[in-house]
Amino acid sequence: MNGVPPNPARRSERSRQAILAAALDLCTEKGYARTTVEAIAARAGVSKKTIYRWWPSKGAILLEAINNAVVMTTPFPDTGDLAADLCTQMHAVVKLLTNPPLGPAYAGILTEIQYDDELCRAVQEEFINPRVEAAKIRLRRAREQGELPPDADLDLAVELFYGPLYYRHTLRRPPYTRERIVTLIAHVMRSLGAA
Amino acid sequence: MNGVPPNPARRSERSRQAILAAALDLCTEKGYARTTVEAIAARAGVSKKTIYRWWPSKGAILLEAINNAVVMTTPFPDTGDLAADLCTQMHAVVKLLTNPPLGPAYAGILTEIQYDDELCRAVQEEFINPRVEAAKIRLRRAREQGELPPDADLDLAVELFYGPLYYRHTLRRPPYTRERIVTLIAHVMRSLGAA
Amino acid sequence: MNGVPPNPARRSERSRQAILAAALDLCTEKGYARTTVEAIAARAGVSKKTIYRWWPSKGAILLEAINNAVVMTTPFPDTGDLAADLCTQMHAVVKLLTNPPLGPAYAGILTEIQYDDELCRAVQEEFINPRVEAAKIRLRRAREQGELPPDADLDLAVELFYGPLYYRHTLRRPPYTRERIVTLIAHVMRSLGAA
Amino acid sequence: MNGVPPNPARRSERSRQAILAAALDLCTEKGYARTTVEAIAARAGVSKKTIYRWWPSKGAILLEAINNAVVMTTPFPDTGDLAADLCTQMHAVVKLLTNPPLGPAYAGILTEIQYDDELCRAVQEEFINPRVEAAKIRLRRAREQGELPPDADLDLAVELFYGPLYYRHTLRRPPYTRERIVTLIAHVMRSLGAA
DNA sequence: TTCTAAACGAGACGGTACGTCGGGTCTTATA
DNA sequence: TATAAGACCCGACGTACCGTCTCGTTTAGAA
Repeated sequence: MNGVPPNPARRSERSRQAILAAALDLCTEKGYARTTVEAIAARAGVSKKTIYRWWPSKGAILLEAINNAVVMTTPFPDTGDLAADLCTQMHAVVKLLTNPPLGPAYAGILTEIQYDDELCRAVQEEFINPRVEAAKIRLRRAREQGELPPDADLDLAVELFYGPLYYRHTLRRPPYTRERIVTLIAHVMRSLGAA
Repeated sequence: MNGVPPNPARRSERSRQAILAAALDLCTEKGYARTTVEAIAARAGVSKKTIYRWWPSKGAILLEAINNAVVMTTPFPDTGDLAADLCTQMHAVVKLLTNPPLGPAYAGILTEIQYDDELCRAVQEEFINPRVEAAKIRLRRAREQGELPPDADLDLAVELFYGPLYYRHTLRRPPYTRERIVTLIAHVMRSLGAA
Repeated sequence: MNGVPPNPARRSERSRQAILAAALDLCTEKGYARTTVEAIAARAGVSKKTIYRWWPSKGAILLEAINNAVVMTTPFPDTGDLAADLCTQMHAVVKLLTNPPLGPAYAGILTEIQYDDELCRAVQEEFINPRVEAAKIRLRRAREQGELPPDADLDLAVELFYGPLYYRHTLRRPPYTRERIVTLIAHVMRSLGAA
Repeated sequence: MNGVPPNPARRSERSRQAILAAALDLCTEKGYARTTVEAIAARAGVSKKTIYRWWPSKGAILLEAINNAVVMTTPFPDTGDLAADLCTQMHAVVKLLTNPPLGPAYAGILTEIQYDDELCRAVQEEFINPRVEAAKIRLRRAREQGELPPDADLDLAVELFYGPLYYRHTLRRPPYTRERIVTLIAHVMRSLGAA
């Protein structure tokens, strides 16, 4: 029914890059909702068939574009100062949610996963889970080094740190400033029982 | 250009109710994304023109439908026990984000406001701001009554309480259980310097 | 399954005329095969949906365009001289098969009916049969008036008169000239036993 | 621009036969219009490139398939009885236009030549002209032997014999029966002045 | 008999058009 | 004059084939 899957070995890297770039560009110019597969194909000088051959949806293209662009820029900093490292990382998340060219794309994907289960799974596996894991590893190290008490609830910690950032994004409140992030971190560390 | 605004006095309440009900029904059945104005009109036995006369978009219909359904069911409980009241309220939010018939509609609106500034403004004014205010009023009372220290940062408190709930929703992680909410509340109160 | 049929009373005559004209124009400019529904819609300033609402196929549009253009220009001449009347009529058929703007359209329809049974039925009923009938009526009158013998086979006569015209068209041989038509008519009348 | 022409000596006869067979099969199964080069290649287990290397179009494949299948089965019978020979031959034409596996292919080619001049030329040269010539040769012999008068117009004769057959085909009227062919022949011979 | 240039299968590619869907506007008839 | 009904223009959808173009892999003629 579903046709033979295409052979990745013969894939045109040139087309792939053109598509990812066009998708990000259009997303920045017109916003996620007004970015269409049709326009991506036209901008990339590519046939729609080529897009649908390799990606199931607009969201999947942009997820790959983001992963392609981020390429794990510093998995999670570790300078020995947990609060400082968290601030660095959380500020990066705010920028990811906010700044072009990735902001509109990532924000769009976050809306799409509410409707597209396949994309949701992909986003979890390829984007969210690795970053959550990296954060927990950093927190675990802080716990081992005494920056956090031995019984600190790391899962909750992650949600207390990042929750407010996504809260503001989802409800379209003004994004966290660096100062406010510092305050947030101080509170959460206190909540975890840090000295 | 824009025609004369319609006369609300002559509006058909019968049509209005049918439209709101049809919108919620379809949103529950097919999800927000697959709910179309076309289908709402057909289901409600109403012409598309009638819908566009009174609402600018699908999101606006569903916002009104939600506001119509909630009608401020308990603005914010106040039993004198802040933690218990927060748990009640936060659990209600989890249910709002999760359970039919309002869950799909509210979740859909949260995605729509990323693209629709007019809807965003309406949601802020009619839905979010009053609830945030109510929460802050409750917290302020708790501060006055000594459940929270006099210098507790109430804005941050709200975001620490509700942030994790929206974090889980936006990233489509499993919703908070009541037990987990209790833990969350305890941590946040500690972070605010509660006894 | 098939949706409600549209209401002809509310049909836009303006759109209908624009579509028929655009279809004939394009057929003349690019030929039947390169005339697309897409291009007809664009040329007519009309949405594709409007076309598909009223016609099932490109061929159906052009059939209507032809019927609209011909509007029975002289059903069949009757001057009292059968040979002369046949020559007039047969020459008109040659021109219909040959000359713009109707030639390309009619020729295209003749190919389409080989594959499209619904169109075939429509062409028979709305175009071919009435003309064959008119021819037979004229021949019958000639028989009554003694220009043809009483036992002349009129069905065969029609096919002997018109067959060679369609033979040349189908095999793309040069179209019949008026002189050749005269010769043809003389032979066929002799074959029928005319004086 | 056009690349080097391929070397026929190295051509795969196996592929050629598979392609011709697949083309005829598909034409019989789905009809000419729904027969695609894509499907022929797949059915024949052959790459599209191989097809386009040796044929310019679907019609050219089927023309070759037909010529391959007919291989001049009896150029034109000559039993000494013109009417009988014509009946044999004309009945063969009716079958060619009608019966699988060649009928759909030939009928399809007759539509294609309306749009494809190169194919048209090929069909004339390789198929139509030789058969018309053969018919005229047979008629000329009949004229010499007194079955037809010395001044019989042989070109017209061919068109009177075959025209009605193509007329019925092109307009999709029921094909000529053998009895009707006999009547037709008698009339045409009378029109030519035969005894 | 080995070498090597071709023809080959497979199928990805840029395109064009398909027929369908829904958006938001506009018209007509009804109440 | 607000409605129900729905036709309209528009833009995008995802699919089907087109004809061109690499890819490795046979394979058959010349060395």
